[in-house]
Amino acid sequence: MKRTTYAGLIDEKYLGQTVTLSGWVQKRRNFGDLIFVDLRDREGIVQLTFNVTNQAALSVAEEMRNEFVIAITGQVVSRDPNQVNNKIQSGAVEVNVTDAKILATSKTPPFYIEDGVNANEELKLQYRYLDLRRPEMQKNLRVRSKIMSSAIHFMDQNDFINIETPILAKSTPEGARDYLVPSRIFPGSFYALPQSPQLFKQLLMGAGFDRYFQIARAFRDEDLRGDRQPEFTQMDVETSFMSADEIRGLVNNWVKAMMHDVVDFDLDTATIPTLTWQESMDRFGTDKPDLRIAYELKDLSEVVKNSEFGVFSKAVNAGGVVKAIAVPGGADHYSRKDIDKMAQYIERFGAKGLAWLKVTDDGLTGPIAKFFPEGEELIASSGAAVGDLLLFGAGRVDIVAATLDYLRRQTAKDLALIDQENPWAFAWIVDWPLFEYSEDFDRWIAAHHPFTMPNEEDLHYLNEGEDPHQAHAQSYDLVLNGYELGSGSIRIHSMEIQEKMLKALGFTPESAHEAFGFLLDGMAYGFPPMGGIALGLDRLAMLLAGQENIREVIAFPKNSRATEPMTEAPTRVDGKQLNDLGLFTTESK
RNA sequence: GGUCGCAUGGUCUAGUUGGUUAGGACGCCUGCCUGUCACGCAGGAGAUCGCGGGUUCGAGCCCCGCUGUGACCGCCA
Repeated sequence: MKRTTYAGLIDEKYLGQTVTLSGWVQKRRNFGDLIFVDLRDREGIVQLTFNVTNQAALSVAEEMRNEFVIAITGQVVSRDPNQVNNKIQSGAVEVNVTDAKILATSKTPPFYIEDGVNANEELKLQYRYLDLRRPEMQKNLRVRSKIMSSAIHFMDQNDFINIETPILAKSTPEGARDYLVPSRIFPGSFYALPQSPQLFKQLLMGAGFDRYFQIARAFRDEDLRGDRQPEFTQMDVETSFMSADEIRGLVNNWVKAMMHDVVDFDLDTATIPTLTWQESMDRFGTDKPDLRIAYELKDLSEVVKNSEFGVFSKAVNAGGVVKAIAVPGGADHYSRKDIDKMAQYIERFGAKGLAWLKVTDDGLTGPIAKFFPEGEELIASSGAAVGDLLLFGAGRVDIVAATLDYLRRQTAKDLALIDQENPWAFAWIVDWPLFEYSEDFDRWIAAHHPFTMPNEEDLHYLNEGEDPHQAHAQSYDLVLNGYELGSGSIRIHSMEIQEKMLKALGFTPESAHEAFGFLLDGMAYGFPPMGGIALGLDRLAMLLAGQENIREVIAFPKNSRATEPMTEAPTRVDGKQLNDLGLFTTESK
């Protein structure tokens, strides 16, 4: 029995035809001398009917159970109008089976194979091959596949050259923790899995390829999140002789093509706003703002710095800020108890409490309303309207930002204030700080990476005695709906600037050479101006598939503890393997 | 590294003030059924209540520790 088409494709076009189908039993409904079987394959479901006119097939159907693999031959017939099932694509027809065969039996699956299944995550990952049978997961991975083919097509059309770079690479300082691979031939030495192909792609520009593209796997040994896995896929691009503006234009075209190919959306790239990093932090409290939410953070420091409410006045006088969001319609939606819960939640950001006011017809109400008898200025400055809930953050700038960013996103979710008219809110965030201070290392570290080109006018900040905090970079992030989709920059292509940069980061000439000597050596041989970007394929696929966790678009993901419940990786290895590698572990078990 | 939550038949869950025959739904098995599509009807099997310790006459429930797991903070150039 050779399959002639997919079950999910059967519809009126096939009426009267004899078809052979293969797939899984989704559901059997047994009426004795009449049995219905829903047959599922990757394209969908079609109903099979078995009855006494084909006793042999009926007998086979009696043996069928959920998730058995079967092959059938039968005739596509129309259903009575009152028996049409509008829930499935093929619902107007069904297949009268004349011949049936069970190709594989199945144990009862640990969870039912259907969308919206409510099994716990661990179980679904342990039986990932069953979870992946769900139509939703099939769709998710096909979205991902489409993104890849769209990207490859676009890059090919734009004369990019697809080049692979090593997975067994060199450990470099800076950045995330490396995954290490021990060398057998050099005991005690290690390869590192790349955190990104960053240095290789710069060297490819040095080699003159001019336009490089790769769908590359990257590895970072850091703790996981819903949008973060230890290995992830980057759509990695690097170009020579292009300005930051030109690169963003290229990415705009790329993303436009992708949105068209994958979700059939006509993206008007002219409407994508470009914000400076500072502006984004000021207005949204984050470097990856969700622009589908209309309300923003308003700085009220000046309005409240002399107020009777000590929390506010002290915060401003101590060099902090007081900011607020006006949540439209929040006054009626949130109870005192809800707000207490929010206040407790934001403690994790370092907030000490949550001041709030409700804007009513009679002015401001709430526990701190008495401090603001003349509320007009507060209302005007915060942009609040009657019915709004004002939520305040007071204190250190970074804590206020993190708190109000969270509250803005959470309240928008609670009140359905995420703009559905504008489902894909892209934004460019530019002009990033070049450095940030690391408490851990007690020194300045690269905010993006050590190869990011400073703004021309900021080059002097690399000199000793200057304030590195002032320097900004020629870097840019692409943001979509509150997620960082990709990050890129113009790179340093002159050895002099690169050496200065490394010095500012605390490298000595010797340590710099040990870590990045191959790059510095290369720059001595004429490297072109270059820049690029890497877009996170997993996050993009997650968003385009309408999912909230990156696991949903990865076939075999790790759980939040970076283990893989199906294969149980990572596992202990045989002592001989360790011996070969010259390793021993401190674990005694 | 830290914070908070969760763990009860195959699955999802209820379980009150500590005393229950540990309840339900789905699934599974058997039988009946020719128009179902969340089929129906009748019957049945299926639980060391995550693990270890403690309190108590008595623990699914209270306490401590552990394990697993989810979210978040730190971390993620």
